[in-house]
Amino acid sequence: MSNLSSRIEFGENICDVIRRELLSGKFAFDEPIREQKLANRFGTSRGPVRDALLRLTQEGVLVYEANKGVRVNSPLSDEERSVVVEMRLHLEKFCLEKFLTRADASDFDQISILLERLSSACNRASLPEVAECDLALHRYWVAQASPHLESTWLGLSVRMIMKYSRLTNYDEIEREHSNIVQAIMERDLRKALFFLEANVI
Amino acid sequence: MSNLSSRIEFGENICDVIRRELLSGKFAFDEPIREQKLANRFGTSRGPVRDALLRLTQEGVLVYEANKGVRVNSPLSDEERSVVVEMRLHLEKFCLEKFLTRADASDFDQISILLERLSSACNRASLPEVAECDLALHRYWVAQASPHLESTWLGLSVRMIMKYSRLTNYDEIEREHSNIVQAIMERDLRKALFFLEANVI
DNA sequence: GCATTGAGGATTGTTAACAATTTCGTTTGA
DNA sequence: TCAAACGAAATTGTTAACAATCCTCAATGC
Repeated sequence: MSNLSSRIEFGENICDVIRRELLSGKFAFDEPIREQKLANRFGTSRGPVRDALLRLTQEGVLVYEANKGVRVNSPLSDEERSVVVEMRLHLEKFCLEKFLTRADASDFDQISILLERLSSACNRASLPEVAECDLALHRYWVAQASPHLESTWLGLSVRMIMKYSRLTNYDEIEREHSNIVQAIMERDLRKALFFLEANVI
Repeated sequence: MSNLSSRIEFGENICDVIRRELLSGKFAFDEPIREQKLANRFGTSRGPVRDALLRLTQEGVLVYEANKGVRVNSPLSDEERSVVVEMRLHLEKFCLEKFLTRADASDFDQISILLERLSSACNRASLPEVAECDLALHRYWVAQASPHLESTWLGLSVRMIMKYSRLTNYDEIEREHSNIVQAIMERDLRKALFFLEANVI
């Protein structure tokens, strides 16, 4: 499920690794990112690296400048961020409702696994992993409900997380997601949307 | 102003040309798109063409499948489309408000030119040009108000237009945009938002 | 007759080399 | 001393060739 695009099939590793590192604050804002360096690191040529960087540029994580390459994008203003949050919420609530009515046992298995992975990352207090597992869980219902809008959702979510990483209170994160998942399993739409709103901020 | 990304600097031509043709319905849904063919047509190698195709994939116009290349994406469902419309409106209203308070004389010149171009396209009843000029006008205030969110906006708008091209009643399009621009010039936010809502549907 | 196999051609995926541009330190000149 | 010009190194942009994969269609076996 949820193949975004082929280039991504093989670019997925590179793209996801870089994204995770960006989200976990490994690079400073405006820091330039060199293609050859990454190519060496991933053991490929510059081509696939360029693909990944172009993709991340489209997501808004990086910024391209002609003949100068990419650098880490500057953070959103508070106003911009709140617009992004509202757009993401609007989209994700739509997806969650759709998912909740259609989800079957195997979907419940999947989100249980993803929730478990998130809990584990929280216990290890590993910021990059928490960020990734958080996104992966939300992404599951978005992808199931509307593959068409998955990449739109991803772009919004990544950009949203970049600014404040509120991802420090691991217990709270774990609890919030546990609540959402539980509401889904009970097929309680009202509760699910309520907990989602509390989480996406 | 408004450089989205470098790859786009030189990919811009290819990317924009293909997008316009997609929006004007030159290709059928699910129709595969061949890299070599486009490379020959644009007089480049496959590299830049792949860049453009990847970009359009991220916009949601095309879909990649591993080792099979891209094809035209299937249209959004009515529900999905209405979610996209609401997201775009939310974003564009934010930008329009910001733009309206900051715009100076040169901005007014610019949107006048863009409006004039749109009118001209409407008079010639040229669907591809109308679609492009329509987007270009809206894009101007979005880019001025929030370069960060320009690519998000573009993705939503393109995907929105793809489904119904309501772009047949050229007089109406011309009038709607004339109203918006006039309201902007008068710095009448309420009116501007009203006409925008009437237009983005 | 019909499914399976396999060869070939077409297409995408990847690479390394080359071209163009930028960057940065040094020299040059006033 | 300072600014402009120059050039070498670093980096991105582009290309063509090669590798891997997929698709078509005819041959094969049942």
